[in-house]
Amino acid sequence: MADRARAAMLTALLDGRPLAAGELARVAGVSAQTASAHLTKLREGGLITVVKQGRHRYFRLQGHEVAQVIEALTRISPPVEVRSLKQSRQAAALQAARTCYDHLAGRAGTAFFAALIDGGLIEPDGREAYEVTAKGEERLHELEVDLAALRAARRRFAGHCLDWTERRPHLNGALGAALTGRMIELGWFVRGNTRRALTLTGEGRTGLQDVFACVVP
Amino acid sequence: MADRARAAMLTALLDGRPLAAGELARVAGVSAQTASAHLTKLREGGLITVVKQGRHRYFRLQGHEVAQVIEALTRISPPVEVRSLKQSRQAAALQAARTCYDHLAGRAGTAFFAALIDGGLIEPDGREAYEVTAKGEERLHELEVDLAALRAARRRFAGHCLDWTERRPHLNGALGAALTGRMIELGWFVRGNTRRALTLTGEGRTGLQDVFACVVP
DNA sequence: GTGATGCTTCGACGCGGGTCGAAGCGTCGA
DNA sequence: TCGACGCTTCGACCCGCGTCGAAGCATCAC
Repeated sequence: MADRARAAMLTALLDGRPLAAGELARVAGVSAQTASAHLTKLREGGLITVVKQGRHRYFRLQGHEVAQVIEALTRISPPVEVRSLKQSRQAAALQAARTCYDHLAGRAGTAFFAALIDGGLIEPDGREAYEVTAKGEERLHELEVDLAALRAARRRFAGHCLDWTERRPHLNGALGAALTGRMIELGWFVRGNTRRALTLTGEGRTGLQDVFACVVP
Repeated sequence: MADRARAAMLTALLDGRPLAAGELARVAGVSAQTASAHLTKLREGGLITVVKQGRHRYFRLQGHEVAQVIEALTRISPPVEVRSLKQSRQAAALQAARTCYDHLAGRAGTAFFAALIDGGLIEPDGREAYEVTAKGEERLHELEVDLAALRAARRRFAGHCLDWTERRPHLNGALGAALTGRMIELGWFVRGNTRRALTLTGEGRTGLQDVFACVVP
């Protein structure tokens, strides 16, 4: 993971969406051959998996544990110096709302998580995980989130991970991913042109306020 | 962190105790000159700090965030293949009880944490941290743990980190470190000859049972 | 003072690995 | 069937960096 190109690839994969080899070569700024070599190494190291689809090969992170390592590394890495106005805007957008692997993060993510706790919709079970309360069941049913299916999934139901910009936790796990997906479906968030970036829409702001009593700063 | 020698050094520092440059050279299996070069790099990278003491230079991890990265990396690293009976015994000992940076981990660590939660001595505040309950205040006072001093410390009071052998959380932060230190003082645990290893004593077993209703498997 | 110890700096060596050009292989569309 | 496209494999280059010997600089013991 210590190589510049590989680090760029892993960061690009951090939002959970699978990317093709060519795309990864582009974000890493290396040739296709070089990228192929790097991807082989990452795959042998168990950091990424690959699925063939036609003449494309799509790569994604092996699991949330890998994502956690990358987030943890980001936390202790020296901040990227901002060079241009565009970079500055991008950084600000990412700080406001973004995906972390496949769930909501940034200011919106931590605010949403705090609202879920404060509103008594989920509660910690003392074992690093969270459970949905009766009140939460009801509220999420309104949002057409299928909790039974999420619980049946092999994946961890709900946990949190520390947000590297906000230094506060946000929701992850199957529940975090499902809620994030649903909110995007509802048009509460739209994906930005920058990778991982999300933008909170007007409907999203009122929706979060009405349904979750969540005010995003 | 990707270099073998540096990784060995960082792992050796994971129990929080500062080590001298020569000691680190020994655990990494390199010469003093090479170790010096590595330590310079780690220092420039902000991963470790150094304090001079006479003709010795003691190194320690920069903070708990660095320790978290190392633990996270350990979690996704391929398990070290066991070669000898000695290694196997060491691994078993570490799995039973060890220090993680400066607090209790392993089976004993996760059992202790669960007992604190189940006994209502601490409770999560929903923000990734924990507070001591009134009942907990009382119990810890009996153990002569100075909570006021811990709260005054600049360090985070109490949190958890995921145990990489047990896959369950254990207590960290100022409270985790203080409790661990106190239990060692009381002779509940003794430091093993292997780095980071702790051994649960007979008094420790009864003490944990009596004071915390904690049964270590 | 003198010598020993702990650590760093300097210099030189050599290997590992990241890099890309060229070629090969499978897939898709016409 | 043919060419375009996406990706991998092979081969060669070469820079970077981990390594240690030798020397230098502190500190400690006597």
